[in-house]
Parts: sequence; C-alpha cells; structure tokens
Amino acid sequence: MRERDDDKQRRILAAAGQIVMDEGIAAVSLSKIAQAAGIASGTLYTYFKDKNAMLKALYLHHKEAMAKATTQFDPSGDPERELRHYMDLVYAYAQQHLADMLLIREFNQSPVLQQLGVTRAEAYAGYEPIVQLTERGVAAGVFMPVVFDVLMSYAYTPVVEYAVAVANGLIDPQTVPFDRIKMLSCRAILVHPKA
Amino acid sequence: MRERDDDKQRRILAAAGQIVMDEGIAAVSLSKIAQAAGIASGTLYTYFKDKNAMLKALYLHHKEAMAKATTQFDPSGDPERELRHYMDLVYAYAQQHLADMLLIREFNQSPVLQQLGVTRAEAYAGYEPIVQLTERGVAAGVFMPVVFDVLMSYAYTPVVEYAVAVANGLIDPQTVPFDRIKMLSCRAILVHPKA
Amino acid sequence: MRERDDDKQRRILAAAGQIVMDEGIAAVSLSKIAQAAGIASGTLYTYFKDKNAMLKALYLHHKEAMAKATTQFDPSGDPERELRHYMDLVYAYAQQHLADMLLIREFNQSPVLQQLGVTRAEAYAGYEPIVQLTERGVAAGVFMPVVFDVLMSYAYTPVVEYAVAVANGLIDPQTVPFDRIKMLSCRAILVHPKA
Amino acid sequence: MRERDDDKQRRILAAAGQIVMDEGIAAVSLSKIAQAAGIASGTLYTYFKDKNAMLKALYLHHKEAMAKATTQFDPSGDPERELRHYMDLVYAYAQQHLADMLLIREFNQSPVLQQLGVTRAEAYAGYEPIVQLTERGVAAGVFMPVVFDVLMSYAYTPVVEYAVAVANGLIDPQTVPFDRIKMLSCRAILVHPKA
DNA sequence: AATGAATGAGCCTTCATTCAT
DNA sequence: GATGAATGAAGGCTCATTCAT
Repeated sequence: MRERDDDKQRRILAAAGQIVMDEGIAAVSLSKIAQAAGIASGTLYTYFKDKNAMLKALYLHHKEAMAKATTQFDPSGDPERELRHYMDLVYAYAQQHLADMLLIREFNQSPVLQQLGVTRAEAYAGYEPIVQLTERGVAAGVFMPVVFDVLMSYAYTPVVEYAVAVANGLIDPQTVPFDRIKMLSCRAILVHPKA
Repeated sequence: MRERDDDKQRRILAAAGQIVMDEGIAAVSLSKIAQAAGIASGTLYTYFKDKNAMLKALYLHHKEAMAKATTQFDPSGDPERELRHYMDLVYAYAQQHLADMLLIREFNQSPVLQQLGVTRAEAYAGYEPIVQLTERGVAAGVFMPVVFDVLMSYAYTPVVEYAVAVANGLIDPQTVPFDRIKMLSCRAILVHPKA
Repeated sequence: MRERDDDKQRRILAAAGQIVMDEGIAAVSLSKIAQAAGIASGTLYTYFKDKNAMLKALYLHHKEAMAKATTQFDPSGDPERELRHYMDLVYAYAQQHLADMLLIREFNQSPVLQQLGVTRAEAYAGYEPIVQLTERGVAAGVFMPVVFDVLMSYAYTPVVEYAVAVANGLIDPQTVPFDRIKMLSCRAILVHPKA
Repeated sequence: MRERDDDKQRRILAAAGQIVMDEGIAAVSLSKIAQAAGIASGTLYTYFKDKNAMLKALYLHHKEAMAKATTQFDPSGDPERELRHYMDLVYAYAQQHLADMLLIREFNQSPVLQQLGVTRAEAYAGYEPIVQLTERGVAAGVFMPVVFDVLMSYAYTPVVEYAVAVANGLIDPQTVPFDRIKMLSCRAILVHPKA
C-alpha cells in the first residue's frame, strides 16, 4: 500500500479510467488494468488496498480534477457573469475531457458508488465555489430561488448532455450552438435574463 | 427461443429488473434471475438468446413503459399546456417508479448499452409524441428554438434529478417544491413564460 | 448443492481424503481435488457449498465410519470383556485404515476444525456406546473412576500411536506385540486387571 | 543466511509461533510474520533459507524447549519417583505452555513434518533422559516391559490430552484431578503400583 | 419445453520469493 | 545487512453457457 512510485499509480488509474470509459464500470477487472498498465496483477495491491479502493480513488481523482477545472471563476464576482463563466468552463472541460465526465457520471449513477464508501464530504469536495455562487446569486435576487443541486441541474447537466449529443452526432452544433444552451439555462436561472 | 409462456418471460424480466434496481447492472447474474423467477437457469435460454439479449429486452421494456406513461398528453394540444402536462407526467412516474427510471438512466449512461446493440430506432421508440410536441411548439413560436434532445435536457432530466435528490434527502420538497422545477424549465423553454 | 450423483460426491471426498493423508490439510486445494476426482473445479460447488463444507463433510464422514466400525461391541455386556473388544476393534481398524485415523487425528488437532463449525453433538455422534460402556464399567466398580475422554486417552490413543509407530518402523511388533498395549491399558483402567 | 542478530531471529520465531498457535500452521504467511516481528519481509531470508526452514526451526525450537523443561528430573534416581516427577513436569509445562505443546502436536501429526526434512536424530534430540529412565526402569523390573514410544503413550500423551480437555471445558478438574491421571498411568507402567 | 449438473474461463486476492537500492 | 516493491503462480469462488435427460 505504499506509494513509492507515483508514476506507476498514475498509470494504474489511467488504465482503469480507460477501461471504465470504454467498457463501463462493470467491465473493470484487475487483470485488464494490470496488463494495460504494464505491471503484474499483484502489484496493484501495493498501490491500492483492493479493487474498491482503486475505483474510489479513480472516481475521486477525476471528480476533483473536473471540480478544480470548472471552478476557476470568481465566486465573489457578479453572479450573472460568473454563472456564464462557469458554464463556459464546463463546456470547455467537456470538449477536452468528455470521457472523464462520462466516467464521473457513470459512477454517480451506479449503485457501485455506495459500496465504495464515498462520504458526502468527499462527494462535495471542490464544489464550494459553486455552492457559494448559488447562495450569493439567490441572496442578491439575481438568481431564481434555487439550491445547489437544482442549479447544477440547469447549469451543469444540460451542458454535458449537449456535449454528449454533439459527440454522438445527435445534435449538429451548427444548428444548435452551445450559446443556445447557455441562453436557455440563463433563462431558467436568472431572474432577469439579458436577451 | 420462442415465447411460449408470456408470463414466464414477464417473471424473468421482473426478477432481472429488481436485481438491477437493487444492486446495479454489474450484479446481474443469470442464476440469480433464474432463482428469483422460479425457473431453471437453462430455461432462460428458451426466452432469450443470451444475457445481453435479456438485458436489452429489460432496458427496452422499461423504457417503453415509461415512454408510454409519460406521453399520455395531447401532442396536438396547446404546446405550453402540453409541455407542463408532460412534466407532470414525468414527475408522477418518478414518484411511483423511480427505480425504473434509475434503471433506464444506468443503462443510458453505461457503455454497456452499445454492447447490447440497441439501434437508434429502438432507442427513440415511443417518444414520437414528444418529438412532435417539440416541433410544433417551436414552429408556433411558443418554444425557444430547441430540438428533441435539448428539450429533454430541460423538461425531463431536471425532473428526474429532482426526484432523486428528494429521495436521497438532498433536497427538501417543502423548501423546493416540484412547481419550482416546472417553473424553471418553462422559463428556459417557453418564449413567454407565464409568471 | 444438489446431490444427484452420489458416486461423484464419493469420488470428491475420496480425492480430498487422499490429499489430506498425503500432504496434510493445509495442502488441500480445490483444483487438486477436482483434478484427482476427474471433474471440473466448478462442479465441486454442486456438491458442497464451499471448501469448508467439503472439509467438514470429509471429517465427519471418516469419523463416523470409524465410530461405526469400532463400536461393534455389546455395550451392555461384561465391561471388561467389552473394553478389550473395543481395543481390538480399534486396532483392527487401524491396521486397515490407518490413514483414515491419521486424517481424523489431524483434523482433531488442527485449528481449522473450529472454522468448520463442527458442533459438539456432531463431534460426539456415534460414540454413545463407548460413553455407555464407560459409565457402566465405572458404576459396576469394574473400571477405575474415569470419564469418557479419559478412557479414550488410555483405550484409544495408545492403540493408534502404537499402530503408527509400528507403521513407521519405530516399534517392532515382534518385540512389542499389540497384546502388550492392551495389557497396559487394561492395567490402567480396570480395577482388577486379570494378569 | 548468517545469524547476525540473534535477537531478530528470536523475534521471528516468536512471531511465527504466535501465529501457528492462534491460527494453525496453514495460516502462517511470511508477510504476517515479518509484520509481527517488525522487520521487512525480505529480511526473513537472511535468517532462514525459506519458509520450510523457518517452520522447521520453529518446530525444533519449541520441541527442544519442552524437552529441556520436562527432563529436569534425575534419570539415575529411583525409577518410580522419577516417572512421577516426569509427569509432574509435563503437567506443569502444559499449564504454562499449552499452546506450545499444541504447536508441537500439530507439527508432529501433520504430513508437513516430512516436507520439512526433520531427521530422526533431530526429532529425538533432548529426550535422552527419558529413554534412559525407560531402560533403567524396565531393567530394574520396576517398569513393565515398555520401550520409549510406548512409555510416552502412557506418561506423556494422556497428560497433554487431559490438560487440553480441561482447557476446553470437557473435563472438570474438580471431578477428575490430575492425580487421577497420574495414578492411571502409573498403574499401566509400574509393575507394582503403590495404591 | 424444462431442467440443472457440468464446464472452464475468469475474477479478486494472497503469497513466497527475488532483487535493485 | 536491510528494505519493500515487484512478480506471477495459485487459491477459492462465480458465472454464462451447454446439453443429456
């Protein structure tokens, strides 16, 4: 359970992530991971206590990376501007790391998540700026009366779904540009949407 | 591979569905299903070609049931009223069959779905009324310019997410009633939201 | 966990017993058993719930066989005569089934036994005639005041140890015949040993 | 494979012994031992060639310790008195080191012992006083005509079995005191038992 | 059509042993 | 001499699938 070789740990998580994205959580097997990571199967246990610990680390790692990337806005700035900024960040992240987002989504919605023993604190780690933004926007009368989870339903989920639909060819970005999504979400959340 | 005994097939799908809802897709095993359905494991192969075929049938069955229940509106009625009606139907279904919806969602978002060989036509079966409603609403200038998938992002997904959050205790329905969600979604989609 | 094929179950136990006798309990592996029994490894689970259940069955089977063979005396006959008879039966069994006895002994003295969940009732099953003989002999004033376990220490254990020592060439049966053992044990247990 | 640090070797054997006593020979693993002994697993190989060598050392160490403790009688003294003394020593040792005795017994009766390559000379080391006592007692006409192994069957084994039965609650030492065992064994071995 | 015993690949995990540091 | 990461074989067990009955 040591972590002598940080690079190796990274390779393991990368290999596991690839499998989850390609074949789903259910298809993850330690032997596949070991092979993909170029190590012996037993070596996995030097880096993770067991399979669940590895999946948990994988999940939290991706989740934190995304949280960090999508919270690079100013939570004390103008709520409307920061909300738009947040959605841009999410979309930018989706364009570069869509698979990672799908991995997070698959975990979020899988009963496996409970077995991993992810605490609520761990699950929310990194999202504080968004919570803060939500509260400030509502308090300032700029946002409709929403709570964190509701705001995410309109500012995060539609963006990801849009990116997925575009990637799958279900939506033509020429016909429906990302700005349209942003506009719709703003209409929902902002008390006085611009246009 | 005939379907001699329709009741038996139903029992199989019911047993499988229960397991998916309780433990996730990954936990489904044919022996568990057989036992829960009260039949011999080999008999499963009389009704389904293999495990994937059974999962596909399970998925489509639940999806169609939900599609049927949530499209009991008048697709040629007033778009705004029918949109609200649709959201009510979705919420009503979520309150009675949340597990079914989660099953559908777990499938939708898992790479497993591709392995099951679900065609695009099968995936969209039953949703025609919503497609029709979308097109009519947009054409009439009542809806913002959206396509089917985008409308679902605002009229279906937030409702399900809300129901899940309430079920998990993350949202207090006293503080955030369902009407709030409906209002937000209408603000997004309708050109002239009522209030 | 069915037992359709009694012969197969017998073959499994025989194979397992052989391995225990040859290499010890610790060396028992299900794959070895399967190979020796000429079946696939998974098939073992048709006959036994798991490895422990199989070992328990193995232990009890051998123990009961020995108990049955060594209690073919008349528990209500003359205590002295029946005691001698019992020792003869034990020795006869040892000459034909020494390995079985060693298997029983290895189980008895292994911490594994506790994991197998052998109840006290199961452990004593089949020994009732000896318990009865002990009590009658003591009550009649023919035996020294002993309880079951003590009697076994003098009437059973030395016989087995003798048989083992002879088998290992540590004792020459010409020099020390079995009658010598029987005499010593009788001197210990009987109030008035014959010679 | 030198023995630089005698203390470390002792700690290793102590750790291994504890595991054998607690969980049985089969549960011994070198990593467990290393952890319990506070050394790195690789270091074990500095002190022992391999696992078998370690087990053999463990066995012999305990056996010699017991042999030394139970042969603190005067092998040239009065045979009857010394025989009683020997049994007292065995019982005293059992009361303080029952687990050690069970460890020895588990080894003695397991086929594993042969794999360890214990020579006959090693097995008998330390028991010379008892051999000598046996021969003198028989020659003097005080003991019945027994050889070493037979004497042990009556003077050692019943004592250990008694101690185990008491420890397991199978025998109540109030009802059956140790003196009873000593008396029975003396009746078997002595030509003219006292009482 | 229905059964369920049988199969053997594959899963997660542990372990004795090696070797670069 | 000591370390502990790395190895890969082996262990117990589950599972989808087949097939004789």
